[in-house]
Amino acid sequence: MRKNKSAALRKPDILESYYQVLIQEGLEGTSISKIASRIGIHPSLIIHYFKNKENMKLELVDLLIEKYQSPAMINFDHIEDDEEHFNAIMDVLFSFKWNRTVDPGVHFGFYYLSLRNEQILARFRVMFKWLRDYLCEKLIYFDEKGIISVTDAIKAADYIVTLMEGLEFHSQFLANGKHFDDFAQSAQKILVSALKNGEF
Amino acid sequence: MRKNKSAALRKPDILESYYQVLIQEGLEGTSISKIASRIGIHPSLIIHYFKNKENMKLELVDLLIEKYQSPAMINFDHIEDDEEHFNAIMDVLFSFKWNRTVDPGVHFGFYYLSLRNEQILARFRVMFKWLRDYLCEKLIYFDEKGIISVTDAIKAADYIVTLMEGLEFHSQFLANGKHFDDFAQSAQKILVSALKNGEF
DNA sequence: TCATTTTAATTGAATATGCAGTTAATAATC
DNA sequence: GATTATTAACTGCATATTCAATTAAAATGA
Repeated sequence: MRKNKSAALRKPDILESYYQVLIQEGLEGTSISKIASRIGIHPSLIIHYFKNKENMKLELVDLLIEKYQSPAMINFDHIEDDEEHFNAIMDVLFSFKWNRTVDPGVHFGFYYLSLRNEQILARFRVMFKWLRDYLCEKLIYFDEKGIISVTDAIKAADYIVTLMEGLEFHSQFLANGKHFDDFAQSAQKILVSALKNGEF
Repeated sequence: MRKNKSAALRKPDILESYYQVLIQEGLEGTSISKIASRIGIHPSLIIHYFKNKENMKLELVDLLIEKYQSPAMINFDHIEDDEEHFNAIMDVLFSFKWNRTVDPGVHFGFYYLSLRNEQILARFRVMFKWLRDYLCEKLIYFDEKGIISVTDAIKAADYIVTLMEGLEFHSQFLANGKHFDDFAQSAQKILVSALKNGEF
């Protein structure tokens, strides 16, 4: 007997399947029929829910960005000691536990698509602005508490994001095993000392 | 009357057409028949020369990497004064005149493909290693001349590449006009002072 | 509670298009 | 005359999407 799920259940199923197929097959190898067959439904059902592939793509981007912005990952407000609080944030930024809440290949693929798709670009712009602003706010706080010394918090926050994304790159193309972890840690140290020494 | 070109002329024509179609249509919109019709040849001729699309892709990657490594862009050995020489290199690294010898979209697209294609990945690894090693050699030279102060030249070179790639990212997602140029310049300054202050 | 109506989920079959690649024939070139 | 360049015709397959039909679930009314 056929089980009819409600849209509220079926749509997330489809997006999850889309995500998994993207991980396995990449942008070019992902089709509606593969997404459908993976969860045992008819391809038409996907069109029924999302109208077309483009809409589905955008909804997946939204979902992944939400995942990326999960507060659980980045919120350390429970740490009372300011120095510890600051270090915890820096550690998570450079640990890549956080970056890898979303599969790097899929993440990267959508970055690429944003070059050709205004709507995807707009979403990523918002996401990066969110991250930058979050960091900015924290930097101002830690500056007031005397943990660091920054005058241009926006610039400092931009720099952190830049370095993080650069490291993601680095890990793809220059990394060989342990070398990368060491390097990421060095980059973090250099950044922290720049923040403390009033370079920004 | 039909003009027969030699392989030595036709193959570069095809690769150039491939590149142009990639710029206009992106990875997903690029097909052999589009590449062919753009230069008025039959699609089968492309198969004749490259055997399949995969080979053509690899040959284009090789070509673009060669372009990227063009010595004209990065060689400033004619500048006699060491300080000027050093500054010239730093300026070109952060000016993006050099990075944009290849269309950013195409460059980025192949970066993405490298995540799913070992052969493309291998090529980019070599390219980045080349850049890193080039910078490393220069840093050692400038260290000896007393222009900068580095003990771990490899780490410093890695850091420069990381920052450059991060900036490329930044320009996509966080930049708004003039802000980016200012920011890139700041990043350069912070880097240079780190090199001079013996942070590496 | 039971039957009926309405709505939503799901499928099947079909369409048109585009794709990479094959094979065989023709034209130019050396 | 042999090699190479080039095309023509074609294959088989995958693609996104449409449309109409079918089935299940929910809402309604008695």
